[in-house]
Amino acid sequence: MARGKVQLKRIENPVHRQVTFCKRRAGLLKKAKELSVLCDAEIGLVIFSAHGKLYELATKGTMQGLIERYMKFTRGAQPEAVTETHPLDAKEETNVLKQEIATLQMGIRYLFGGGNGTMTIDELQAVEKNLEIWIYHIRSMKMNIMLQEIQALRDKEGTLKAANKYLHDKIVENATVTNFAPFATDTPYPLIIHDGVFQLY
Amino acid sequence: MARGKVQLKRIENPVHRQVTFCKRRAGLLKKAKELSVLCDAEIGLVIFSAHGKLYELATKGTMQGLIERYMKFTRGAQPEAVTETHPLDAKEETNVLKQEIATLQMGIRYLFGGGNGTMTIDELQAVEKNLEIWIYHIRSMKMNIMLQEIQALRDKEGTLKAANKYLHDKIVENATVTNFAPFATDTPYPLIIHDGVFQLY
DNA sequence: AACTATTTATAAGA
DNA sequence: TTCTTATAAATAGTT
Repeated sequence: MARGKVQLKRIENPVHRQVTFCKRRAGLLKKAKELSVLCDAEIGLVIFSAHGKLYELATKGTMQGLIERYMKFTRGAQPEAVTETHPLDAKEETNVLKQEIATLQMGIRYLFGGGNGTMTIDELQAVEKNLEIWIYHIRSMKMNIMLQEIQALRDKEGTLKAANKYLHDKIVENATVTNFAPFATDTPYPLIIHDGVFQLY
Repeated sequence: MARGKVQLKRIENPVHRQVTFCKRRAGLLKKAKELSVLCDAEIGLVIFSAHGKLYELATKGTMQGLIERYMKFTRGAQPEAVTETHPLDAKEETNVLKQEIATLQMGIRYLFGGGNGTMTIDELQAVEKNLEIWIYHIRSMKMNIMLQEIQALRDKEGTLKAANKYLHDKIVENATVTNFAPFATDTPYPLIIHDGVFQLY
């Protein structure tokens, strides 16, 4: 838009393309923010660069919330199942890690940063947002590990309950034959706990 | 941007606001398309007007596909995962967490957006620090609750193991007296699991 | 919706 | 990247 009209086609020169991407991305994000403020609109903007890096903007709340609002508008039920049943493949995992590393580096640059006063308010805002995301990711990783442990313990509990029931049945069976009282009254363990060892289901 | 600078605040006059929304929305969509074509980027843009009308743009494929791609990038931290695998008290906790995050984001927006450029770097640093501490506390609360649950499940596991041992001993005792084989060979449950049901400690 | 006077955005160069 | 600057585009206010 300056010093030459722009052709509406892919810029073949990679350097020019990268520079233009940088500039126009900034411009687009700025315009989106302005529209949101001036006209009281809720705007979500997602940009994946050709190399797969993500840039995003969500005015008024989170991108999650916006996506949910969008989903409600377009349909009632949605193919959540598709994304949920597909585990992350190695490539995506790598991208996620790269993103986190980039975020980390940005945070470090800020903390030890070369420049009091060299960072603009916008840059600080970006760092602020990235910090939030970073902490969020760390927490998520820990939570996932803990959720896995909880699930494993629940599985184990189920197996133990089943084993208990089996043993209990055996005792009752033997007791019927031998006419022995299978249980002492001073049972050292609480055979009924919480939702009940023998009250299955 | 013509015949008068624009103030970065909501346009109060509804007519002006509507006209500006129309014009700028068209401009934003055009810019987004251009960026996508020129720089080979995948872009999604969602605009909800103040009155709730939806305008959208998805370059390269559908909005659905873009949302899924976005999800994969940001996944790992879905609160939904918590509620799905752990529908009990975690749901309540997740709501609390969401509320606190929302409050946090509101505070950030106020601090950065409300004080237009009047904040110093030092003030921003203070905000940054406070944010970190706040998020840390929220994470800690969540983790503590999960740790409690893990401990509770471990306790339950221990009790079940002890109960199993007691039942097992009873069967052996009865078998000795009656000379009946206490266990069938086609035991339906794995009586030795993982670290062993009867191999206590 | 059109029409401009201006402001903004940005392509090219450094 | 970042800055500068000439110019193309976008658009605020008006008709």
